[in-house]
Amino acid sequence: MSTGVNLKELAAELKLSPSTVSRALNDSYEISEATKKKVVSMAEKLNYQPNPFARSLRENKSKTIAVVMPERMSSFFSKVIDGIEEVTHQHGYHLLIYSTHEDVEREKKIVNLLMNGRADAIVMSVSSQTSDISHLARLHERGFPLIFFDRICDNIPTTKFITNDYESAFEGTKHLIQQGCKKIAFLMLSKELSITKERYRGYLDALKAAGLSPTPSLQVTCAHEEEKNIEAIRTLLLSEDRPDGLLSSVEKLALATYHAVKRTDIKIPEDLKIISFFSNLSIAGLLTPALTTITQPAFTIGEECAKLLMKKLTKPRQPDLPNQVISLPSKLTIRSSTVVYN
Amino acid sequence: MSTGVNLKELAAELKLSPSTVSRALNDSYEISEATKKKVVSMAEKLNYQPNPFARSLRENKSKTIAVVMPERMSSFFSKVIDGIEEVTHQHGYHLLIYSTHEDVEREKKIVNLLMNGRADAIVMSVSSQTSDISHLARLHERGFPLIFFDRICDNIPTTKFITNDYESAFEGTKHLIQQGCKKIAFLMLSKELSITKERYRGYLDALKAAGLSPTPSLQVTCAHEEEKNIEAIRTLLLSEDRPDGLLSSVEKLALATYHAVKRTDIKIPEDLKIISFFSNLSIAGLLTPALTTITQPAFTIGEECAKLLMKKLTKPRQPDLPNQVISLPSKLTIRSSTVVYN
DNA sequence: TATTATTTCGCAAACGTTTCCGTATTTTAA
DNA sequence: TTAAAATACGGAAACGTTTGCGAAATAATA
Repeated sequence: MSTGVNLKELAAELKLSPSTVSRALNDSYEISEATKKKVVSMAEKLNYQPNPFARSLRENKSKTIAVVMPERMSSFFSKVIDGIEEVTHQHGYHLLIYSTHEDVEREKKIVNLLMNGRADAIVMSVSSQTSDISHLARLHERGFPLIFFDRICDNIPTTKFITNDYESAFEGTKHLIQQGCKKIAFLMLSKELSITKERYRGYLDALKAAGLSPTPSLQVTCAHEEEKNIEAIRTLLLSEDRPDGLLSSVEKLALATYHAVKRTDIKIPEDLKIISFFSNLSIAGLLTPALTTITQPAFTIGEECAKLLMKKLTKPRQPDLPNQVISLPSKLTIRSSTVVYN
Repeated sequence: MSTGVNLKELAAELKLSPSTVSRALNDSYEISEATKKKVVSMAEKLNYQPNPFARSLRENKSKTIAVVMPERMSSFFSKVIDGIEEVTHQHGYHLLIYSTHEDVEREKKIVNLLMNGRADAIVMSVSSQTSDISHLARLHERGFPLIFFDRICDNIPTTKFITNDYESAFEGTKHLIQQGCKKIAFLMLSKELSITKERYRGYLDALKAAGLSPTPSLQVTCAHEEEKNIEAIRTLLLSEDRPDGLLSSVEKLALATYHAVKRTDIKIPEDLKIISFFSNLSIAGLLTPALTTITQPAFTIGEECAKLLMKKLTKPRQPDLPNQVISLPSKLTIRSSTVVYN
């Protein structure tokens, strides 16, 4: 790999010192317009590309931000990253992306690797296994810019972007009740997760508001393997106390539910009404019947995360990331999975 | 951001020189076991993390590889990256990920940014707009390790990983013909793309082998916006010369086709049989009717790309990446969208 | 015992930037 | 006309590693 010309060679070609050339390229006021022109044109001619590591070493910043998320095969996370990239790209920042595969050990390993300054900031969504947050707390205590989205860590005082999980789950459950459901199941990934806590709370409160009492057997915690989830849901659907409505707190459990239903003779929405947090709108409309969804503004969440970080990282003296939870509203879209047409 | 201890401070704490400490941590033979122990334990105690930029600057490598792909919201690309990450992670490599959004200008910009050595290698799948490949050729001529997958550049002499596109399309088309289709449509993204060329060739040859002649109006090139694609496909389906079978060369056009069908009273598979290159198996089974798919070994493709790169980058004196096309077989899975049960 | 090898470590250069200084030249003010 | 100030640039240090080279100290050989 021939690394092209460096600053010294460029300077020699111009019969100038490296410092002058550096300043000229960085548009310093100390350099005359005449030499700036000459330097810039010669730099273009020789296709000079500054070495990013020399620069990072000197300036102690990498123009890189790291994104840590639990899984890649998810329209929600894909859209969030698209949103992040949209704004970081405009600022010339690069994106290091890591998937923890819902494995907290892997998450710890990644976070520890990131402590050496390879990235200027981390934006993350924790794994469903994450209960011990010491690795994240340490990072934050060191002053490392860290922000959360969706699956947040409440105990770490920094900025978090979420959706109105409680309200959305409340409204979704209320919608099921209005459609006549009496026994509503709740599907979740892990009770540790901030999003399941909030969504669960919304679910319970909606039940209570309607005078319905929650049934423990209808609240099922799922695992990572799809096939296991499908079978677990299937046994739920065929159980003594089978539900007539179902709220899934994440996208992939809604898909698992559709798979489970296919293995029974249950009819949606007649026998079972389904609603889910779901980001892949195109797919939602193609399911049979079309799925009623609570859609998070994934792209916007990514954008907002990145905007905040860019402000923090590119402006001279910025305060720490404020300890606040910013909630962007989700949108309930009613489709055929929850309404029976006569 | 307090950057922790550096080598010099660690050495001072140990009353050793930085060079000795560096060698001890890198397990050099010149250092006694006794001091190695001491150094390592002190390094752990002080949580020493080597500065990656200093190291990169000195060693002229970044332990980072860049992945450039056309879109993120795609189960195929997500799985490829999962495969890449799986092996690079084991070697301590990091992943910079870029989406071109099918925009060749953006692709050029990204590639040019990458020329400065920020990554040790690039693995990419070109955008559907890419016809001028000078930016990629320049990169390769400089000796920069570059490999392609799926959407490859034939003219650039390096290693490319693909699936048996021709054979798969041939088999898929043949399957449609066997199911009684006479007028088979072909959906593609761009005629420039290596994958559409190969798949189109397989499609044509299968037609020819069955004595069917291709109809130009049945071969539609789609764009980037989903809604436009849906309408284009819908007019195709309602046209004078409407198809009775359809082969989609990419996943998202199959989904668009299902959307288009929903806007007509066409019945799948009775009126129209559909088959598609498709990576999201879970979804394929949930579509109504379930979609017959040609599934590429996405994860394996990613793994193979990364294995080759790791070999090239971690072993001392490796030859250039050989100019060859490595083909991994796709798998045809027949589902309800192509067979009529009586 | 004298010489040579071997082991173990330190000094200093190098990677390619940016920036703190210093300085020569020109311009402005007194 | 002279002193002060502004302009334009160069020298060298610094960022934190790795590594070539030299040099003690110890061990092995003659």
